[in-house]
Amino acid sequence: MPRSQPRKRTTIREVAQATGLSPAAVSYALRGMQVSEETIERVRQAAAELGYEADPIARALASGRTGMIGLLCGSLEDLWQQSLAFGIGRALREKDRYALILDAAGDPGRERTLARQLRDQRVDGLIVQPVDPAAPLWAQLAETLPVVSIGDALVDARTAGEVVFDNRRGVTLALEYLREKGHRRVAVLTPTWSSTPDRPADVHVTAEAERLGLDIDVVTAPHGLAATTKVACSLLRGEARPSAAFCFSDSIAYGVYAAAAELGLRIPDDISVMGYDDHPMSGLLTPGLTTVNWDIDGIVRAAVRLVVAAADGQNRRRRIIQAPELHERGSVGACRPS
Amino acid sequence: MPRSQPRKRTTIREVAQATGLSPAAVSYALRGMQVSEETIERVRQAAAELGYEADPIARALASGRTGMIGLLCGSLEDLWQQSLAFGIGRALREKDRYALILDAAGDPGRERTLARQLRDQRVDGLIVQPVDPAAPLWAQLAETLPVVSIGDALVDARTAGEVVFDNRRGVTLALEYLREKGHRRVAVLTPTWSSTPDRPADVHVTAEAERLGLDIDVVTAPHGLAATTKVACSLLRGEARPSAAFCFSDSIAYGVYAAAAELGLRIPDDISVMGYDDHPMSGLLTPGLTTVNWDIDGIVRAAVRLVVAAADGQNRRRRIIQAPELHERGSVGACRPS
DNA sequence: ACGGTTCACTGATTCGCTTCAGTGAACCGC
DNA sequence: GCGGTTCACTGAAGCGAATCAGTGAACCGT
Repeated sequence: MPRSQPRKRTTIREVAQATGLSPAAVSYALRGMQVSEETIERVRQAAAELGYEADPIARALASGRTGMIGLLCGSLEDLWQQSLAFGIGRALREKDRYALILDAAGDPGRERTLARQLRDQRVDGLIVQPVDPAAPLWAQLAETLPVVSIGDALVDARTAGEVVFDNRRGVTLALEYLREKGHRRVAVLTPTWSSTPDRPADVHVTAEAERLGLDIDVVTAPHGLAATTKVACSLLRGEARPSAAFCFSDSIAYGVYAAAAELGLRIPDDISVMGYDDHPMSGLLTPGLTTVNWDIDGIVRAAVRLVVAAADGQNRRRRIIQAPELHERGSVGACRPS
Repeated sequence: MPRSQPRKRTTIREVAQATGLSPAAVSYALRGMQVSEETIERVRQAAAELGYEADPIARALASGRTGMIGLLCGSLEDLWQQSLAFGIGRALREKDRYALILDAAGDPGRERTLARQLRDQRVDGLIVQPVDPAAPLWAQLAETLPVVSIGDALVDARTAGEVVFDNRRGVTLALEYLREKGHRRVAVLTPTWSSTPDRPADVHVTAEAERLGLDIDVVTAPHGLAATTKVACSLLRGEARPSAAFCFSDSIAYGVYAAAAELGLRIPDDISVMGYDDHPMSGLLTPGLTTVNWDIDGIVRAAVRLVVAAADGQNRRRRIIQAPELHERGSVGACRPS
């Protein structure tokens, strides 16, 4: 393989030559350290004239820093997580940092690989929405890299911050509401990738269902609207159709809407649907999706603030708990005796 | 600033020492070049034992290659583009490559900056959905880097491939359909960022409208559902409400749906809505959004195939034209005399 | 048995920047 | 006017790989 391109970028050496300084001085000057104001100005000018821009790769190799923040998503197949990722990207941009977005696609193994990869890319910080919060890797990573988790807290890791979803509360909110509306038999649709052993949210469902005397039936829903729709169809077509479906993400609920439409079932008359997340589109459906709302803007801001602060060397190490709210719209009706 | 972390990664030198070879030999062996099978195996083993993994940054500096593909999106605020970006990310992953996703947010200036940044990051290829296809930068970039454009073709650039949307056809399809349904006065909602001088799609709208004898009223819609809704509201509340709204992306159409709901207007009875893109959610709305459909999977596959092939050194240089189809659902009705 | 290949591998250099350990001059108080 | 600081800057040594130009040995046909 030939040396890829005859790179003709101007280097720091040329700027040094043009200004009659040493490369080291130029390096310092461009970062505004240890040199006189006058020299800084002179170097800036020369750099601009020569069209010099520091090579990020060389810089990363020498300094171990890149200015980038890694974002490791649980599963970008989920629309809400897409929004989250996009929001974080934008928030970082406003802080003059860039996000390196990777998608674990719900696979704990891939998550580990990608996390290491991000570390090797010398990201200055890592925001992760962990698929497997209990992986020992996190503790190890957090030793040398500011890590901020979103969703679940990382087990035994000295993170730089945590934006924790109070899933217990969210589940309680949802199930109590269904219970109030008279539902007893409810299907719980949970994403495939939550197959991680004792995922906290799932545990809460079981516990709460028991407490409330609900008869639940857990179904895992695969990725993608089409696939979810298929699963939802077979669920709704089954002989013992539940009166309500509690979907562990709005994306999944959309699949239930599609299935209902396909089967000619009316929401909420024939089947009540409850979401989880509150994606912007949920309010546009007919009927609007009743769902558990998380303050996505707040989450984005908190995570970005924590990771950037840590990357800049401050250590706050804060745990921010997100409290959910029930966003009642029209997709859950009173349970009618069939 | 202290040297960030006491990096304790194992280097190629240690592997060399462990095997009694030179670092160069190890480097070759790990890439399966110029060395005996036996040595390769020996090196692999030693590397595994020492937990050695090549440092991507050092590798990038030395070789000018990273294995990453840059993805420069026009505006990730748009849901369809989010889907596109996600799809490309996944497709690349399946080819053992990673996407470095950046968002121009509709700003031509930012687009240029980010494109350069991507080049400096040594991406092996670049997929861009250009905000400003006529920027001279593209030609320059394409000289040394495989560039694939999605949407509009880059002007005067020797790209590695182009996935061009036949927007002329798409616009014709949409406007002819509206015309057939009897609409004469239609509002055209176009994203703010299409303010690039003579954006092709906009030109087509004007031309087609004239040809069809439509009385159009072009309104620019800002980013985000909330903002779009506001604009749509004032449009629909205006005294001379058009009978139909042609939205230049499904995301914008969602804003019109929200506005209609807010104002108590029925779709399509009081206002017909036409989208452009066909986002997965469009079929779930009530009524379903009639829209212009692009084969998003096909686009993703084509773009990825082209850029990966080019990054691997083949040169295909193909222009793939995407033909749209009208996806008729229920959001456009016959125009009733008011 | 001899020049010519091929093969497997090595040493040195390079990529472009950061950073450490100085170095000399100016400046300080006394 | 003499030690001690501070200031502005320099030279050289990395960072961790890839790559180029060899180098000796084995192998080749004749």
